[in-house]
Amino acid sequence: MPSFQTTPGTRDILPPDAVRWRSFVEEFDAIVSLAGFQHIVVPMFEDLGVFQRLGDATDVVTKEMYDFVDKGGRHVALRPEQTAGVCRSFAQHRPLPPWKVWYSGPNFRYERAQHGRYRQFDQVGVEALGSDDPLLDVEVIALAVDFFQKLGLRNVVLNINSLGDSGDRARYVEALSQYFQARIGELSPESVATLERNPLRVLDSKRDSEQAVVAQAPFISGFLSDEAASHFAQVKQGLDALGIAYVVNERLVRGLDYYCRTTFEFQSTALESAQTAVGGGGRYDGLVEDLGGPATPGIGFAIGLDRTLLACDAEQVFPHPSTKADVFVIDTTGGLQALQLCQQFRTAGFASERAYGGRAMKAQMKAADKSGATYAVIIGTDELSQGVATVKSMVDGYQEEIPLDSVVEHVAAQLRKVSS
RNA sequence: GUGGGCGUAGCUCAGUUGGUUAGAGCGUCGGUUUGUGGUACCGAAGGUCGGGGGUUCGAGACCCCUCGUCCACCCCA
Repeated sequence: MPSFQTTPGTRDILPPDAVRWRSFVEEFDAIVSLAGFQHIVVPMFEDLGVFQRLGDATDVVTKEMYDFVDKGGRHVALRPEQTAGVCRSFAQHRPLPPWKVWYSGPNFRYERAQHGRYRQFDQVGVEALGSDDPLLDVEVIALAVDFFQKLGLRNVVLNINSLGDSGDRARYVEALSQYFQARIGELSPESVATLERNPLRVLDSKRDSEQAVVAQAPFISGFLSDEAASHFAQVKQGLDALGIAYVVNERLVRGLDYYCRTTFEFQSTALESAQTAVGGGGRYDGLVEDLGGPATPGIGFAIGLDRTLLACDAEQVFPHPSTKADVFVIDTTGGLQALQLCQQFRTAGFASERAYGGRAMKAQMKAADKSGATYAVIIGTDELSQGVATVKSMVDGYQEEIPLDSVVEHVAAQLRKVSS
């Protein structure tokens, strides 16, 4: 018999982790819904061209895309992120701006797996299309800040920067290119190659030997147009008004080419691995137009589930939700009593569990203990013949006999008393 | 894609310079007399030592290949 395991870079999210994943998304939903963002579901794969608009100098597009030709001859790709899909959706359906949506779900990038980095990875995120108001940038950033706070994270640092408008950016890239060319001897072969493709990315280098050259490189702030500079100033002003702490990091360029003006990234200082970015985003004012829609400004962010949960683990916050049973039914008469009682408890809205396979009383008690149930309801041959059930508190061990036909009501009343 | 570490029971790991029937802890299941959990004690199940080739009288240990995994670069969430 062949045996199988998950393909590289993918993994099973088992209980109780999957339970925690779901409540993570629920928390996110709760926060962004209050700000008027509505849920959207876009396809997990799209025409390859949709994602190519992310930029031909981005690795996400050029080397990490899961693309294939389907049976109908269409060249499609699994989404590497969801912003492009949302913008395509906007261009296709032309909703009334401002259009504020949120999403969650898996994305796919073909790269070597690492701590906090997988080929299939989940994100939650928002996109707001149709307004270039800098205070919208602030509102969007504030949502992410609120979310991290809600999770209980304290060691998340907000980095912000402005990449300017396309003209500013082009002039800056030119200046950067000239600078690095002049000091090309100090760059690693890898960075020289990166310089060819996208000079901005050289700023991202983590190689120690290059830190000096990178540190002395020209700054973007010197190239911003008056409009872009003013926009950035208003964003900072808005953040200040909300009391949100941030660090202006002019080396923050981010990997997707479509970003302009405001860009930001959340770094967890609690994580020690290489992947410390738990979330990030920015403006992409030209993207909708690139996808065939009307010229529409947009801003959004994405937060990585895995990394953020790793940060939660590191800070010991956002614990796994409880999955305890309320009541455990022990039946040594064959199982029919447990079958019926569990059903009745569930109908009444209480989590009820039981053992299967006619196991010994002691084994069933152990199972009851492990289930975390507050009460055990025991039905043996004695109880059955007398028409009663033994109700035992798993907390203090106290037990009493209750008529079988009122046992659900009795235990339900006790449980309500405990929870109130 | 490049480089490095690691692959032994469900999990975490031992396994001495290659030498008989591969071990422990945890977990699981059962038991410690009559129908009662958390503790303790006893016992059991569970592994073709990632896979394939090679060296050897003999390989879990050594060599090669391969797959997987982890970490770093890269990239990004």
